[in-house]
Amino acid sequence: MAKDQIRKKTAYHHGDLRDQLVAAASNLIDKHGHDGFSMSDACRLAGVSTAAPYRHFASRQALLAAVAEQGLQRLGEAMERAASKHPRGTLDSIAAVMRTFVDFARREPNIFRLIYNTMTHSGRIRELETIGKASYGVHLREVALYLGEQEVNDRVVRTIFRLWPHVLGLSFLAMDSKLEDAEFPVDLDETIRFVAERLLPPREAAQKP
Amino acid sequence: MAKDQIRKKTAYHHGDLRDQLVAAASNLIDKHGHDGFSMSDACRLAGVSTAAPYRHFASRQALLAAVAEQGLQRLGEAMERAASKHPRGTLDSIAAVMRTFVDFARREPNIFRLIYNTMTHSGRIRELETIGKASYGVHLREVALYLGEQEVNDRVVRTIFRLWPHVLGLSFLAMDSKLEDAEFPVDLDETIRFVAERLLPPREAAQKP
DNA sequence: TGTACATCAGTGAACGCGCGTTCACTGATGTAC
DNA sequence: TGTACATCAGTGAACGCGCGTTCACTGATGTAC
Repeated sequence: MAKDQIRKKTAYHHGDLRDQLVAAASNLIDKHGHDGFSMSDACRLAGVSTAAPYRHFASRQALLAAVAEQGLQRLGEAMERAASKHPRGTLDSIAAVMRTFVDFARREPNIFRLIYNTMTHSGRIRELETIGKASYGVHLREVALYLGEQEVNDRVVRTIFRLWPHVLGLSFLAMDSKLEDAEFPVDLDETIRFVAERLLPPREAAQKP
Repeated sequence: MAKDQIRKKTAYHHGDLRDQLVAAASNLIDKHGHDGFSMSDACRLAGVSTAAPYRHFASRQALLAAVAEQGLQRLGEAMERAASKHPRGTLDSIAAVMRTFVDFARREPNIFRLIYNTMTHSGRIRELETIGKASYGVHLREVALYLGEQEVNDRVVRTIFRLWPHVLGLSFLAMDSKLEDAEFPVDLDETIRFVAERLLPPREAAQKP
């Protein structure tokens, strides 16, 4: 209450309404999905009139995009963190990156869905694409290193496209709790490991002389 | 025009409005996605007043479910047809089923998405689940046969869960034209073949004595 | 075969709803002299 | 340090919109005698 009071005192121009709106929207979407989200709800939650967001966002769509951006940023950082816990360009680092991606989908299904939908159906949003490339880049880099390639070439992409659908599929299954709820539950780590081992060429062969 | 005339003549009670509405909705969703679909549009397309659907469907959601059912039915039949062109329980039949699934997602992305969303987010819809099990069953059966198992047991499910995420992931990529548009386009058949060969145990080893 | 009546499958107008967005406004803040 | 003024970041009320759905209705069809 005291805190609220203080917030209230400095509230009229608090200067971080933008962030607060993104946070509020993120919360609501996390709980109710992006269909169950409305501008009005976000305003209510941020304690602000319904017109206020339009100082900071051109439209509802723009606010959603900001939420997606922030989520994707978090995902990318998590992937980077996961990779950094292992020697670079190894089965371990690749599996860790894959695992992190799937975990994100499971932990924040609605945000994951929002990111996915925003990236694929809202026309080009430059910021989102930039961040997307950065996080996807972690995976690209690890695989390129594994293969002993200096750049992302045909060979790297072909390899990625054998691994990536699996990660995406697992993510969608995880998102809808299809992994735990299955008749015979799936061990994520084991599955990812198995798949990565089988779909990547053996390391010795992979590394060019 | 003559045809229209005839249709008009018998139109007041034409007896197949239900089917016509499903067809209209299916068309609209195919074109504009299930967000861009409205009851009113479907009525307009079917040439009927906005109240008419409520003779046949309890709600918009029920009409959507019917569209999903019909789509899933088609998908299941296509999978069955694809499997039947090869000896049962072989790499060929399994790859054909996988391919058919991905192709459906590519050919009818919006219907595919509708099916997926309806199945995972609309609570239990018994009819849809039944049809879903039937089509998913084709894949289960082929893999069980491949493994020489008489029933769908732990071993079959574990194997499926190595293959299925890949199919799902490819479908989502295909749905959003990520396969053709990629910098280095993906050969679907080759990818599926590669993955199935690597993720299934070799046939001789797979078949129990 | 003709008539009376019940039922079925549509019509057309209207509804309330919540939404995203806009408007004229006002209170708070920053800046120049 | 104090005052005048411009600008910024909110308010609160209102808007038009299209939607899903409901209502009382009516025309077409099927059935019993």
